[in-house]
Amino acid sequence: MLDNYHLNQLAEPLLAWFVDHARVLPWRERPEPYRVWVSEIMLQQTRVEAVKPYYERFLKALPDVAALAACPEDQLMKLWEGLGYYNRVRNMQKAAVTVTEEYDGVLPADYGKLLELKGIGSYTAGAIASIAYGIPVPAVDGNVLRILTRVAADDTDIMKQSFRSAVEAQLGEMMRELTVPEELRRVLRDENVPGALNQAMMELGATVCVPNGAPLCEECPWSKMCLARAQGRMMDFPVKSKAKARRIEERTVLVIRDGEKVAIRKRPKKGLLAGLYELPNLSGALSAKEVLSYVKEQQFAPLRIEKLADAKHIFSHIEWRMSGYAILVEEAGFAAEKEPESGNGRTPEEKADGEGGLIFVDAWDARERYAIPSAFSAYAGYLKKEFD
DNA sequence: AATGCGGGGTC
DNA sequence: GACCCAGCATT
Repeated sequence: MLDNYHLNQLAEPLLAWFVDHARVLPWRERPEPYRVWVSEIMLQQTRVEAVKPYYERFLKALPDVAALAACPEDQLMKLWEGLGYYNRVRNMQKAAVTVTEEYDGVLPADYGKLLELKGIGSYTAGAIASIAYGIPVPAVDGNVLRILTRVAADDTDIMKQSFRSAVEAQLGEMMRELTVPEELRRVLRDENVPGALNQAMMELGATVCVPNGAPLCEECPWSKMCLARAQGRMMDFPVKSKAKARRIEERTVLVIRDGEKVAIRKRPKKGLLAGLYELPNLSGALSAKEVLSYVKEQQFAPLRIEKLADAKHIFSHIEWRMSGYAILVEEAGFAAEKEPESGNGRTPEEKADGEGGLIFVDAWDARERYAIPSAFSAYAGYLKKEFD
């Protein structure tokens, strides 16, 4: 794709632009390996603005690899709550254990070794290697694919894995051969050319050659050599095959309350929203009668049932259409674990873990301590709200 | 090569 | 509504 370009021709104006236009971002202040790692995992399929409020909080709670490796699961999920793609943080923790055991707690300064770590693919390995260690390897993300297909007016489908690999190979070779004038190199942070170049490409994609709407070509350091612009076809690139349509699922969400306690449960270890907590919910749009039948099956004595508003939640591949019921149940010493502190000393989390059973928790505690995904936000308000 | 995996923003 | 986002793991 870039056959007609020398990287110097692209890199010099881009780096010069980046020196003046780089956003001030928390993870850019001190590009240490662990800080870069955390930022890159958070930024996967997630916008900068969405990551900001999470980043400092996460770093403060888990300031180094050892702290991440040792963090209890529920606290980890709570720190990630709302960011989505929860396997990202599970895999990062697995990798932290590996880094602790095999690399003495320091991320390896080696692209291939980074790539072997859980949750680190070619993009993230390239980002860490280049930004934290100055290694000349590319970090090809959606931004990079967009700006390069536009500047070269390349109509290859960027969803094809083979294209991404080809771009990585081509960019990698060019980066290894790249030379940057001394005066330009000196003004880059740590004189790190590979790190600056990768970040500059992403910055250009995020702020100028934007993904939605028309690109701001007047501000672009590549405008004079951009083939898409020359052809007036900026919006024709990148070419991207359509994603499969999402399926629709009907669900019935229950707010089962007993005085000040509410029933939640832990989701399975694998699959959608793995390991997070949720309000009990069932497949289908159930009637009040069917809900009462379920509640009784769970060994509760329902006193009152109230229909709640419908709600919708859109995942990338599923749409939940939810109907809700609030059920007041009689206090009883049987059924779900009502008294976490009593009994054999296991916490409700341990009892819930893997068993899929309901646990009764203090209604206020529920949102404070348990990671509950935003799919349930329409009903999370009922965790605190009283029945008239 | 295709699919599962979140949540929020923009147009 | 549709599209997109500093992707990766699994099959």
